[in-house]
Amino acid sequence: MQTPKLEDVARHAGVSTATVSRVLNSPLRVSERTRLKVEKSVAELGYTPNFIGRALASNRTNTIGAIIPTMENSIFAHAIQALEETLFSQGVTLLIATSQYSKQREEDQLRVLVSRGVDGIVLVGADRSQNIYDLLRARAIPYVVMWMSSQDKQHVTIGFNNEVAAHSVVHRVYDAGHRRIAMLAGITEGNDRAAQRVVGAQRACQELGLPPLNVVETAYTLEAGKKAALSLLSGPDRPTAVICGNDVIAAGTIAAAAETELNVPRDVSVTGFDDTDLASILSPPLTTMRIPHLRMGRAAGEVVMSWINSGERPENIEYETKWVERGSLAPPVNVDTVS
Amino acid sequence: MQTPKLEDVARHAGVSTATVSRVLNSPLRVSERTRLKVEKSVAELGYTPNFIGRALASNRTNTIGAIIPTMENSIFAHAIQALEETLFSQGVTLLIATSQYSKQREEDQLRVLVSRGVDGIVLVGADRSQNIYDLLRARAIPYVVMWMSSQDKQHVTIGFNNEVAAHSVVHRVYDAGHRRIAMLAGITEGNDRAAQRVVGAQRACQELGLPPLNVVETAYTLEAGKKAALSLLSGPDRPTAVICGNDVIAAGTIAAAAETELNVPRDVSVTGFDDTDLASILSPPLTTMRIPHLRMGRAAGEVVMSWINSGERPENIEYETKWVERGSLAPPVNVDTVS
DNA sequence: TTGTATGCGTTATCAC
DNA sequence: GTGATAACGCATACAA
Repeated sequence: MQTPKLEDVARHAGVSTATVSRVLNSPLRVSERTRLKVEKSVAELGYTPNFIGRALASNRTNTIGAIIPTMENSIFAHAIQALEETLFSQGVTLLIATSQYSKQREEDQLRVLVSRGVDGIVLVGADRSQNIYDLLRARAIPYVVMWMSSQDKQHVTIGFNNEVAAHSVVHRVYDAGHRRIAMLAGITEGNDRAAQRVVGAQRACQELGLPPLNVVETAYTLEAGKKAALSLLSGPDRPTAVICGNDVIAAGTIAAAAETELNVPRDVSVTGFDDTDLASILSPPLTTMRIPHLRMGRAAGEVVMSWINSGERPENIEYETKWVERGSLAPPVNVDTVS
Repeated sequence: MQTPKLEDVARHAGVSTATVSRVLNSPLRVSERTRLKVEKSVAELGYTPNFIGRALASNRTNTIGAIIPTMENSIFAHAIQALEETLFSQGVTLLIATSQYSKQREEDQLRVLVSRGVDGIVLVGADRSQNIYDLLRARAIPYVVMWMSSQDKQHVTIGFNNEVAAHSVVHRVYDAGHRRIAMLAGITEGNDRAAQRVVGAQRACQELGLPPLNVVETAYTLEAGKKAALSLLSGPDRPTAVICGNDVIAAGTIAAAAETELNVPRDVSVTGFDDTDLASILSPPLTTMRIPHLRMGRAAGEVVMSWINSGERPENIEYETKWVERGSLAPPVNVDTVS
């Protein structure tokens, strides 16, 4: 017998398959005596329940699906790790998929997850095709949205206010004395977090009486960030401070500055967003906005599981972000353009 | 009808469920006319095959499982991403699990993967309980081992020679003029890659007539690496060069040097291992040994799939590593201890 | 080429 | 408290 099945255990223990199943799933509904008998057989045969059979019969997979943009950004890798830990401790498996920041790819991945019968889903951001939400609703699959917050109850969100956070960054930079500020944002198409950060930053500029921010969008990669920063720093009217959409772009900007022989923060200040491991390692260490990535990962797991288990739609959770000063932001040397 | 099933499609198209199944799985064995008819019904009903039912009937899950130590090290995150891409293009789903460098945890995770019926498995390194290999063999599950190479045919390995690579690092450092060298290795318990690197480094020292390397083991994290480096750099007989087990430890070492007011590479040289994104961003940029992480990820996917599809055990693959000079390694200022 | 019927491993609804 | 037995959704051997 290659792989013992329920039937083998039942025969070995001299009971029915139903009883074995009960011992495994609701041991309370079986007599002490038979329970021990069955457990002994299970051990002796080295029986392991077959996930597929169980899933088909119970319509439950003990699996949660998650779709993140990419694992190449450590902020997501860490959040996913926290999510996985949380689920693992509840005996639930996490199925991870990546969208590569592509709406189409995300939709494909979601269909895969759904067809695999995941019990719940964790997503990042809310900017996606209505099809997806229709599908989720039709199948009654609980899902939560990380990385953003919202007032309305359209989705269960677990995250922080990107707009407020970016707004705050501009104020910090302004308070440091900067007036000629540029922003290296992530690609906003299909990325509401990036878009909200731009909105928040622009709003702050307006409030502060600054001219509209020069916003350059770039992919969330080191190389792309560096390239964008190079053109920004070598162009006319060089900004005294560059606000970056995340730490990776900020790292690219610092690299670009080094290449252009500009000193950070003396010649140009740089701020990040996320507070990844990178931030403290960069030279100079990065002043950045810390986001609660581990808390989001853990909470997403707890919330989606409680939804599944209780059937009650959970409340939204909003976390604060935290400004972390390190050294890449300093007053500009020549405050020559106070408008 | 919440979720259409095969039967619904069959009824809608006026054929049997067997025919619908054939259209989906072997369209060549069905007439053009009925095929089109069925495909139309599939589209109209928005039918998606139920993975669970399919898996139970076919004993195939189109799923590959992978267990990596952690996703928090970008080298694994990137490799896994490459693996996932490769599998995705073949319509195969990747189930990712992490062991946190724990043998027990890895064994647990493996049982989960097996019970979920994965068609194949991708592992990192070969140092694990024999139980695991027995289980895999008993179930006849193809598996490949990444991140190492081997002459024998005990496992299908896809990787590089850790010992040779570390051996080479020592030679490079020696050639730069260093004689007082220390090594900050990863924890070797349960990690054969880390252990092999130590062996290779020690062998090189012996060959070169150097005293046995002062090897300090540390967890593969920034903080742990920094802490270990601090004690190493502040102790007596400070080494002129520190060889690190990976780039993360090297980053910690550079941070420790900065804290100790030691200049890298003038006061102390530092080398890494992996060549992650980190390497080029550090200050100074890290001289390190590049490993073929993306190629390993891609190859692992291709090899395990070809094994599954063809039934033929594939050959081992060995890649070269590449020495990347950046700036953290330089001749020592005072060659005062040539033994 | 197509249909019928059976089985995949488990859970769950009944009776007993 | 326990045992038959019918699902669960699909693939496939066998018949036609």
